[in-house]
Amino acid sequence: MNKNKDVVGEDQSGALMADVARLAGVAISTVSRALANPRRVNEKTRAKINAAAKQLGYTPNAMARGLRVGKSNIIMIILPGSLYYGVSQIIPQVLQSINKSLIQGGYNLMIANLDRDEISERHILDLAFGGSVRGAIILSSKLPEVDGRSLANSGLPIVSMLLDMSDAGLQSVVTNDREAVRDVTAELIRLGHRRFFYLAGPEGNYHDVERYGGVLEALEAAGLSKEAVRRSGGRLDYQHGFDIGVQAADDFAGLAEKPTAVIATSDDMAISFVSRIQRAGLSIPDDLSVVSFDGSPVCEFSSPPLSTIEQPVEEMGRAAVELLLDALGQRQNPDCVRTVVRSKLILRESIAPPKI
Amino acid sequence: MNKNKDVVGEDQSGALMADVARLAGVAISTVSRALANPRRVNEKTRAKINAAAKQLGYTPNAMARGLRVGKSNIIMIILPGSLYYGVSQIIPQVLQSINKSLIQGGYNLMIANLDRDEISERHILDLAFGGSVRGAIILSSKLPEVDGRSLANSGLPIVSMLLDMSDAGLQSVVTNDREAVRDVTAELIRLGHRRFFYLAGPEGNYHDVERYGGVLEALEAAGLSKEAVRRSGGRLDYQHGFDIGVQAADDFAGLAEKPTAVIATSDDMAISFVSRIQRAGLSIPDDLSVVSFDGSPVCEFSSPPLSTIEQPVEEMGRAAVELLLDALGQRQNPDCVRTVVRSKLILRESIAPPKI
DNA sequence: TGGTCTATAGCAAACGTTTGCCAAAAATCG
DNA sequence: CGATTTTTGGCAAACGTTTGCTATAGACCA
Repeated sequence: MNKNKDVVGEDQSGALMADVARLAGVAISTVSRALANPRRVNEKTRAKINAAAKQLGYTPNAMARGLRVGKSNIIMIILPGSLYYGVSQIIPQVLQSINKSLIQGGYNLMIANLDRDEISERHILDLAFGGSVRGAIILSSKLPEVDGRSLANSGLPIVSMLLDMSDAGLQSVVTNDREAVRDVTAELIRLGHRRFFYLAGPEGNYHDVERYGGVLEALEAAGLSKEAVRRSGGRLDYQHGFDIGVQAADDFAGLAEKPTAVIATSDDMAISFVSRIQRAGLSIPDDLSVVSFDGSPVCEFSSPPLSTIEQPVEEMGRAAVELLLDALGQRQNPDCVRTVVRSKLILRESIAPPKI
Repeated sequence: MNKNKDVVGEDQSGALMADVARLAGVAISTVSRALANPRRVNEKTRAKINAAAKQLGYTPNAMARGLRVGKSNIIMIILPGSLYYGVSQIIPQVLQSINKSLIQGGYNLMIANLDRDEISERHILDLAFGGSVRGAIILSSKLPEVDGRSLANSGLPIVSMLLDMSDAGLQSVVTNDREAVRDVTAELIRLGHRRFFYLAGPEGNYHDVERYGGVLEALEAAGLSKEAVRRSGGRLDYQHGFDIGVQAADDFAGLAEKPTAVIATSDDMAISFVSRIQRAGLSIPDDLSVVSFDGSPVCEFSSPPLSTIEQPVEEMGRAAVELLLDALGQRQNPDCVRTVVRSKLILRESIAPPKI
């Protein structure tokens, strides 16, 4: 029946499609079709082939297939090397959510870190131009570009997540940063707050622009002056979110007229800020209300529990993958280049009306 | 000079090695050698080839190479699907550290989530047996195994990280959990504590065994009875670290004779535990000392700042990659299957002598 | 100067798939 | 029952590299 040399311990990554074909008594091409396109081959033969494949523990070689069809099944996610303020908290969730969606579509997820050096840029470009990856999800605002090669014209479908890069023509999945911050600021105003302290991430960053914009909009809507809000942070060199909060606490101490409400653009900075402020003898929310951005689980267990705007990362991940898969399926839809997933304000005890 | 059809907008992922060869006026094989093994080809020719390659923006096709040499340059990291207690905090660092080391060695990092369902197991096995990956770093205690195929005999080099799986014959990179917990427990004893509360992760888990063992060793060394420590947690179904802490606080409330020191096996559970305990009116460290495990940055900003045993994740990541790369380089060294990287106790205000 | 050796470059055969094309067999139809 | 269509399976040519082997051309030695 099987005229193999000596079919016994056929383990190890050994079984080839040819082996399956031989065992099933058919041609290689038939095996290929049976596996990929079941309806192209007789049910009887297919059964034989499947049995043979199973018996041999056959697993198709992905690289051979990839080479032949000219496409890989790997998607790369480009993470900012220095995980900027808020993002580090939510990376595991993002990864998990994206990976799960991708696998369902038959894709795999590869990690690429985009540092500020040329090496990492070159590396990413090699991945893109070397046919290793089929598409990319990018969480950074910078598109790698070296020696004339640019990710932008690599021909790869790219979806941006968290940051709006629709200006660059990239499909973008973001949350409604501006609106969310505007709403929470409005709520603070409603509670009676009139002087605000805004903790910025890297200045000019999309998130900074949007979120600060949200604050200003709320102030304007309430007939308050722009002067009602003071900024802290905004350094251009990346730093840990916690460091930003610490420094902001110092800045706060130096203010003549103390704000009564703080809007932080990440949970990290809010947490370290609160810690330092409390150490300085102030009380939250009695002396100062605090709200932040991200929705890290840890906020629930701060003292006091922190109000935060929750980024729907899992949903955003799913959406990003869906867009990417659509793009891969040739259904180019250049119409909607920006998908907004609504965030959710979680109100906790860190917010109260100002004293007096 | 260049007798190409019309060499102008030669962008897109188009340039092949054949193109480079034609432009440089040499054979394909020469190009290949010039790029991979520079000393095998004349300096003059090499210069021409490099110039041509650059001009065309040539990037070698990774799948073709992989197919030919029978090896991929992708390493997969297997993450436990339900990120168990402590781990979620440190994943981004782990990933970053591992990825950086891998890239230096010319490898890429692919993510694989190992959930508790067969699908994810099968998926990982396909990756392994399909030649897609060259090696694996595993952060889970379970080796995928389905239909007779098992990761263990996939022929892939595997390194375990965080968990000691040297029993299974896997190179393992761990921290000195037992010793670290023993030391900190001894320190608590020295401060005068006699009744302890231990917050467990999944019972029987390597970390649980080691860390709880550390507590017991310290008790014994001090001539105290095993009864001096009460356990909480240890449920087998995975749950968020924060949930464990919340539940532990309930358990604590039910204890007749209150412990004076808490040893938590992750920062997450310590944080939520402390939060609940404080809400119940107890004060840290006056009523209760707390120390935990992981070394998350957020601990510094808890109130009070939490003492924690810092896992040297970056170092462990580097070590794991190094071991893996060694294994790939055929230098099989089955001697030392367990690498211990020392953790670091960070003492903060959450620890004090017991009140009276 | 003839012979031997070494450096350099080319030819062509892999690697394990997929797939266009064709042949045989089976099914359908007039 | 012959002619036409449909199903089914096989052959062989790709896909873009790497690499063993071979051929050429200098270099070196006697």
